[in-house]
Amino acid sequence: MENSEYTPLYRRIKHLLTNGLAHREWAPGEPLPSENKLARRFEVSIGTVRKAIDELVDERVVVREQGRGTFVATHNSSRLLFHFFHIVERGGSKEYPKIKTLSFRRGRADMDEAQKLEIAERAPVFRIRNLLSLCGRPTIVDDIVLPRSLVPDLNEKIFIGRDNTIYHLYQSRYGLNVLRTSERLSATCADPDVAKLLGVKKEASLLEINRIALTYHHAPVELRRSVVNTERHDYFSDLGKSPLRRHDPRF
Amino acid sequence: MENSEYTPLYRRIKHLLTNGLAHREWAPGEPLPSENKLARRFEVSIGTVRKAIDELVDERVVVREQGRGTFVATHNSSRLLFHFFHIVERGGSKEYPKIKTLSFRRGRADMDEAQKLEIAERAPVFRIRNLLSLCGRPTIVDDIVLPRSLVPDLNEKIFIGRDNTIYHLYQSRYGLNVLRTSERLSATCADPDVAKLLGVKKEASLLEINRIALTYHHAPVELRRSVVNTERHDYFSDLGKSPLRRHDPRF
DNA sequence: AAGTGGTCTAGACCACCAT
DNA sequence: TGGTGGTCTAGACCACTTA
Repeated sequence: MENSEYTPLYRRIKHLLTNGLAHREWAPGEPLPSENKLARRFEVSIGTVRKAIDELVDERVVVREQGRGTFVATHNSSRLLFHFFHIVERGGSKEYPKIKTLSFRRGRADMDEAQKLEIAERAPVFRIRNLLSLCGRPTIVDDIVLPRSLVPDLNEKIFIGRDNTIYHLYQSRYGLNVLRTSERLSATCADPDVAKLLGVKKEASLLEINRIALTYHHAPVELRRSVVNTERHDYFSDLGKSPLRRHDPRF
Repeated sequence: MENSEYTPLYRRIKHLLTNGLAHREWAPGEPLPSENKLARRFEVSIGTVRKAIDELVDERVVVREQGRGTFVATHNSSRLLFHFFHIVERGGSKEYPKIKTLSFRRGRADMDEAQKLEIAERAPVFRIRNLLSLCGRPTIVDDIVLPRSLVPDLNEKIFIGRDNTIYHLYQSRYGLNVLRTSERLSATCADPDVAKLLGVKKEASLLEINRIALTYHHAPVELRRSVVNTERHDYFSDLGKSPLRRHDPRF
């Protein structure tokens, strides 16, 4: 007899923790209860709690700090979640982009967008266009599609007046914690508008990135199409990964 | 006082296991000794051995099979290490490419190649060009640079006569186990040769992928430049990852 | 039935941080 | 000094494969 229904205890604990995070029982930046307290609360051993938290750490949902506690990951504190920006200078150095918002409009989701965002066709969305500069040169044009239902009171003033990253705004103001992105890359030709913004000639080769951003329980948050001038920059992808390990990772 | 020298026991065990793997004490496809035996051999508890193997599993160096044992990962068995091919049809389905070798030549590493492959400038290399077809259409041109010192007796007959993937050939014949790749993507224009091969017009926008393949202890194995026609295909990158977990990963 | 990996527990001790 | 996470141990029991 097969037992495909079985879920180990630590997975159920992880699920309970994820629910607590999704419902903001512990908000970004705040500490979770200590492993000891969680073990008593869920009536399991501390090792089982640790295994649940281990997976959340792998997924970058929480961050352990020895001697201090385990904290809900934030989108400001360090580039830890700056881990969502993959464009690097060909030389190698990573740089934080300067962002200029070119347009902020209200619109409706088309069929494809609705399907990807898991909302109704023609549901209200924001459409935002940003120009990102690296090394002082305009390099990326971002077109964002964001369901208005997720960010009810958002407006241009709030969006532009934010004092941090866009994902940090989603997180701090709307409790939307972007945890994961899925991206599809292709080569494209510059259309006249984009060519002008990036200072390249029409028909130049550009890199197109179609991203979907996801939060807890894999719920979609945002669609983003980025068009990148790769004359001086690359998209960097290090699969085989680096599961953020302590101590010397050469071993 | 800081203690930056400290390395936990399980990391040292992992290092010993990695050495055994690099020296083919256990060859690809073969089982490691059971966790029990390893614990006795290294005189540690089984939990410590498990933690060492856990990391090797995360890195896809070995594969656990409940009830059977822990096996050195291979490049044939299933698409597990087919996890190195990121081009997918825009529709979504993943397909194994048809490969045709266009040229197989001997040459010397230039400065840039030598630096990336960690070999001497002008060291002997193979230069191989392959044309990959998907959905019956030529879609990718691969240019491979491979140090001859790593694959001493390789020749065109062996290369073309292989009965499996290229990485499987490296692994089975030369003990070179490609574990990880690091890739940089950019947009490029088709040069006349490539345009002809891919059946696109000159100056068409194509996706360029520069990959370096690494083995144990991060030693470089191969350089590969892929040029992709992205009319019908995308490069798929799912960061947030999927650490190949057992049971229902929704939890 | 025997052997493997997978889960869960309980407890000791270490490293680090706050106070 | 007390509390936190990090490591290591020892042992029980479960799930799965092989024979």
